[in-house]
Amino acid sequence: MTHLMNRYLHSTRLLVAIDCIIFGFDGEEIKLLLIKRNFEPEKGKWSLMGGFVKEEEDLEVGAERILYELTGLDNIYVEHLQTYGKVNRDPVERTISVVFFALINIHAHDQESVRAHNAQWISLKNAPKLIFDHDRMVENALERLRYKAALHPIGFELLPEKFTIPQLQKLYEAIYDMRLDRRNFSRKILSTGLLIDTGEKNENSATKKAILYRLDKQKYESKFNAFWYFMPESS
Amino acid sequence: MTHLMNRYLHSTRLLVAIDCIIFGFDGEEIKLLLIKRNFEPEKGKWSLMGGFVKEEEDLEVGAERILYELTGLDNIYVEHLQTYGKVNRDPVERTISVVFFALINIHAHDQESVRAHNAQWISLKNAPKLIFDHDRMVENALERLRYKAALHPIGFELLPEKFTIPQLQKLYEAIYDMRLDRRNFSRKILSTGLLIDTGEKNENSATKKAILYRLDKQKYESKFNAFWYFMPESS
DNA sequence: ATTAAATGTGTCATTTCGACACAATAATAG
DNA sequence: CTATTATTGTGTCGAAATGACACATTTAAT
Repeated sequence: MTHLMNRYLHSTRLLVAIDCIIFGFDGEEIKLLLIKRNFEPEKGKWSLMGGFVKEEEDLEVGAERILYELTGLDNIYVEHLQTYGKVNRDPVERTISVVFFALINIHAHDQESVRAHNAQWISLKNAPKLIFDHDRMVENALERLRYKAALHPIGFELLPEKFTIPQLQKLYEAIYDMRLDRRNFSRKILSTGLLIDTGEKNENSATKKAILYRLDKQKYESKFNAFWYFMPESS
Repeated sequence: MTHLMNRYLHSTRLLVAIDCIIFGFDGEEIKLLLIKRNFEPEKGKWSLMGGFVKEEEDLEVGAERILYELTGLDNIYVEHLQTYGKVNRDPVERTISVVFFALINIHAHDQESVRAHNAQWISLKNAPKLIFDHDRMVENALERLRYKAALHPIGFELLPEKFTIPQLQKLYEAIYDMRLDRRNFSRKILSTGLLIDTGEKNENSATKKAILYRLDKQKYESKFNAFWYFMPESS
């Protein structure tokens, strides 16, 4: 008969937190949704939004709970980044932090809830010092975003449903902090076949109104995990 | 005066495990170092090598400890993959698993130690069913390896210090499970300038002996984090 | 010496990429 | 009502990279 165990003995149990990096894009810059803590520990300082894992809750579910609590949004793009576990990262007590990052349309969240949590959108470049190792988390999340956005059509998660090619270009320029050539960018993006011309134009323009596109969800889904840009197509 | 805390109250503490995916390459196939468990739980079944995090031990240090225990190697390539925390992933008791993967030269480990742990190199393609969610961990690690190897010169970690271009090609073919053209591969690899001709040749060949190269460590270090193949070089 | 298998190098047409020119659109100023 | 200015859409061209493929060289085995 098989030996059954009820519990692992002599093993240390640790606090497990979840922290979330929330990226947004205002048309010019990449922004972070940060909270000015009105609670201990580190009250008065800036940090990521976080919380503790509940006893009967999956990690992903915990992340979604925390994101919903702050933004009122669900069904958003969330991806597990990595886990931070240095012994002294939290001076109060040893805590393992499982970190997720989310991409949201900056105009779509619940303003009221954000205010209630003392949260604010702050440009990535001017972000204040954050508590513990949260700065490193943000740094790593940006690296991951850069990877991901280069290989997969992920940037759309940061834009409204309908967007123009110049808007998309500004997004990529913000993500990679580099200027791109208008014409080459347009050619490259259109050649993916992922954009559908809605027939509408951006009426908020003071000059020539740009064409509004939307993402071809079908192609997006089918291409998402199929992008091995780097390996040869054949042979 | 600042409020000081001693401990987080009312928060659940959980078991934290570390599991390691260990990749090797035998010249033909990608292999995994797996253990046939001679201990509970799940005794007799196959799994990744793992252990629990110690009270005063960083996660990375824990991973290195576990890898050293099995292979006798330190200073090897180790990277944090992600963390698995589904409530019921371990039937014994809820356990969060922080997962790392390692790339090692398959001929360089301590045979004795591997035997003592009941471990074996098993081809990725013929790997047995593993316990818990270890199969998914391997799957995700392979995806990550494919990403990484495409963008960074990481494959060398799986080869001996001196290697031939045909050997390197077989490695890439194994990682991506696709055939590559000899001549185009050679051109592409040599154009990176990362390979140094040692002047020696592979004497183990029954036909034309291939040139043995070694990695240019200097260029490797400086290029490692600078590979944005996908974004334009300028403008 | 011949053969067979593997390696090193070269060619060529096609595609992609980066740099740049020009025309079209729309609000605003005179 | 026309000129101006800022922005957008599209095209061109040479250079570089890519994929397909040919040929000569090396080495052990026959």
